[in-house]
Amino acid sequence: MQEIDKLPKAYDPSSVEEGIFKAWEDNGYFDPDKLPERNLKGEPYCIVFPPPNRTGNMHLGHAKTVAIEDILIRFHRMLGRKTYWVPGTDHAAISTQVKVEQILIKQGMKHPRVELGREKFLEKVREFAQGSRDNIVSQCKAMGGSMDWKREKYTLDTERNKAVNTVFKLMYEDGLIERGNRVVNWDPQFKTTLSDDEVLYKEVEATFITFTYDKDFPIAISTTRPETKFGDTAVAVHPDDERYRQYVGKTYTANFCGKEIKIKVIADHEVDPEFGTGALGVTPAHSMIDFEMALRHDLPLVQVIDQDAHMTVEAGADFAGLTTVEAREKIEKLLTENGCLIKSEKIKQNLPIAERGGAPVESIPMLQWWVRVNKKFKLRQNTLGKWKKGEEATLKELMRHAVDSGQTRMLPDNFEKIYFHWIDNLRDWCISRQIWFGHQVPVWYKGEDMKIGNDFPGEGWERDPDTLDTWFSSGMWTFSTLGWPDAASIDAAGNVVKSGELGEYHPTSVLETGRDIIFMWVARMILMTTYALGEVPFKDTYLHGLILDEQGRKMSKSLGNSIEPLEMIPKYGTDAVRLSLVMGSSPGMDQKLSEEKIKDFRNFTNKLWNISRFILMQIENNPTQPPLTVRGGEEGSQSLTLADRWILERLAEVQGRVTKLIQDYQFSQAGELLRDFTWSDLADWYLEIAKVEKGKEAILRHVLETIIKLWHPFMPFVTEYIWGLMGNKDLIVAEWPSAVIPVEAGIQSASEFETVRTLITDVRRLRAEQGVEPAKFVDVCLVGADDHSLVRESEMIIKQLARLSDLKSVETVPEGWATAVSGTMTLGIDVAGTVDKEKEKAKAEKEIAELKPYIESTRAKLANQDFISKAPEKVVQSMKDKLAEAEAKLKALE
RNA sequence: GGACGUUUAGCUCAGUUGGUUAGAGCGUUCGAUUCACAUUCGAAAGGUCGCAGGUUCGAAUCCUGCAACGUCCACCA
Repeated sequence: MQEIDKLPKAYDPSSVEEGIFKAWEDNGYFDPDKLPERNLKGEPYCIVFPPPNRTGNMHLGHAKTVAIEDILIRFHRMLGRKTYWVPGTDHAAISTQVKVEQILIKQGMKHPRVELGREKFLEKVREFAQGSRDNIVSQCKAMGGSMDWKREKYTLDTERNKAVNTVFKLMYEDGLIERGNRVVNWDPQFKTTLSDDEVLYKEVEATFITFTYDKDFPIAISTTRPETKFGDTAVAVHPDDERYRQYVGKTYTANFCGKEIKIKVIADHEVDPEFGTGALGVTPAHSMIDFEMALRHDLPLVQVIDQDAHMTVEAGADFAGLTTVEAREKIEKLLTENGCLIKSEKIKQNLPIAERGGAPVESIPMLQWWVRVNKKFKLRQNTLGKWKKGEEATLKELMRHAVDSGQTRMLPDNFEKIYFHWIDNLRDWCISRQIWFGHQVPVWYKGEDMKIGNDFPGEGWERDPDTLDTWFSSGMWTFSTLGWPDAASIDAAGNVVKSGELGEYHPTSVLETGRDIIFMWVARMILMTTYALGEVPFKDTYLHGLILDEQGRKMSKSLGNSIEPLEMIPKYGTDAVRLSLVMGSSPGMDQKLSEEKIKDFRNFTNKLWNISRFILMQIENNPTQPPLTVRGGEEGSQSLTLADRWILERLAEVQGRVTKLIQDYQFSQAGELLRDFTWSDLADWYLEIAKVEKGKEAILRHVLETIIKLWHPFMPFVTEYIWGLMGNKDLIVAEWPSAVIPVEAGIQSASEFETVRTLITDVRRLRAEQGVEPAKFVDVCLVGADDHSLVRESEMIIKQLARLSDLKSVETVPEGWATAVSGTMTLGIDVAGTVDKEKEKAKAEKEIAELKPYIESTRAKLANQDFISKAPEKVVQSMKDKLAEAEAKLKALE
């Protein structure tokens, strides 16, 4: 043991954290296969770490993920389970590529991709991604994350590529992946398609015009985007709309701003007759809705906007080459001149923009790869306990059943509704992207021929230049990291046979991530996993909220309101940062965070440090104390005072409840409970008593060891450090305290101690408020005090009381007094002589005024037969007790 | 337009299947201070639990309606 006196008065995290982390790592405790024997035999517990994007640094969201998952991992490790926390990073395709492009442009390049070419450009991206990866790893370590980076995975490494190509091929063979010419979300800035989830909407003011294509066209339509109208091939009206019934089925040729267009009038239920003129110009090439309508009515596609957001030749010679905005202005002018413009108004419109970059997203038709979510396919294996091999289902049905059946549980559970709602609205998923950084589509073309696979098939074959949506690969994360596809096969009965890590850890125990990526990632993982393995990827889904600044805004670089975890750690210590991210937040709820809050938890860390320092000093001063093997009341046992019993009972209660709360993912409540016990019960009460009642070293040690264990998942560094100072080793793999108190039967109810606490509080208050010096104690006794040991204890407590309240004289009970006066007595103090009568009276009157209505209403209630007959016994009894208490108090006051 | 949340002390938030005088931390005010810790200790003040109904012996908690705020989805052409 170190020399306790020489330990600093304030805990200094920066001097110890690195060394502690290194020791854990060197001892292999992050590696599931190097854990102690009891863990190796324990039930596997697995979490895949949501791989941070390789786009720079970790932010608070990641830090929160690390904090929460590390609590879970450390907790289960201490429980004796075989814990595997799978670490990794995400290539984040478009985000990373865009980031690198921006950097290169800043460095002076005009068109980095054109100037460098695919391979050289990718080289730059990889270099950047590697740097980001190194940052992320060291930041996860700084946060105390106990994952084994030797087992690191990457969404873009060889093994993950194999998984991606395998799923792609299987899905293609099952008809779930197809290449099709459909309307896509097109980002003209980065020249790539986007999935529906990568499109955001911004409210802008737009000009909404009502017009006819030309003078002779019989139906007026409305739009905010007249430039797309060159691509109109139909006008749609509601089938029941009397106004237009006569036109339905007819085809017109119109001259729209100098370009001849053919318009068929169709009837479709999708049209809202109340909106605008009740007639809709159908532009199949530049609207998802119109595209679907065109499929139903077999309408032709005319593309008038190209991939640079310029007008094509289809828009006529006068318009070809103009930007959409230029074309729009020109058309408005022409329509006005021609007298075709009927109305022009300003409306609020939701403009689709790209999640990255923010450029307006165009809808244009393109030949792309799609995952079909509504297509029935033949299952390759028994799935989710519902479908047998060979039966048919859709991906949507699989996704729904995974959660519906409870095989994956969502926390908080209202996210299940959100999830189902999303599934119901889900459309086919466009998975190909025109960017370079990512998994290249594993398809080769030679004329009309096509081959699926990663390897070059030979002379004349050319590979699809596109890459896959980053979520296509991250959707496989739970099983691609555990050895799939090699570790799985399907037996004759249609069951999936898993081996190796896949067999041991899949389905994983819990997925913990930010609630903002439930669709992007959580849902995609369920899709991929139920398809590929016929089982769910994880049993529980815990979604945490976003971290906001003090004013409730999202933290962002541009607002300059973000708190960097890496700046906070050296300032306040990792433990404080972790606590601030976990405490005061409940599942799924957003959380406001300020530096002030982190500071408060630094103070608590220091409190725990000083509690430990004090206890260590006690132990050091009296090292020969026997260990705590107390059997209350037994021969030769160490006698327990009331305070001892009280603290041990509280401790037992706390450890039981904390365990339950962590199991229920109620981390904040677990932490609050522990903090309350540590600060109020232990530091403010028990340690004060221990200063006068000597010989408590065994109990102090036991209590400290227990709370250090309970705190370890939350604050791993300070606890491990204290653990070491106590002469122990490797708290990280210590056994989680069981809820059984080491002191067996014989502990009588410690509620007497509560009486003593109340008394001490009263004395303090009297002194503080009125300057009263209680003259002496009289009538000392404890409820049911009919044995000598309790009398002795009460004497100890009185001494403590005297010390705490600086009493001038103390009269202790004479030996045998309590037993002589049998029965129930009260513990009280005599303050006669020094009381300020007026103040005392006013106070008493106030209290009486509060008590009286309570007593009255309670009496009335207890007199009510209806209440008595229907309320549970327990409630009635507790009311009676409280009433009696209040009545006694009232009597005393009067 | 649809869905999902939130509304509790000055601020940030707990409140576990409805249980009887509603809790914590911070802040405020007052007081303490050699004795583990000023990154400390004690005490006080502060709430008709968003509003209106309903169910119940009993409601912050369940139901209905309303309001404010927030998030997500759809995209109105």
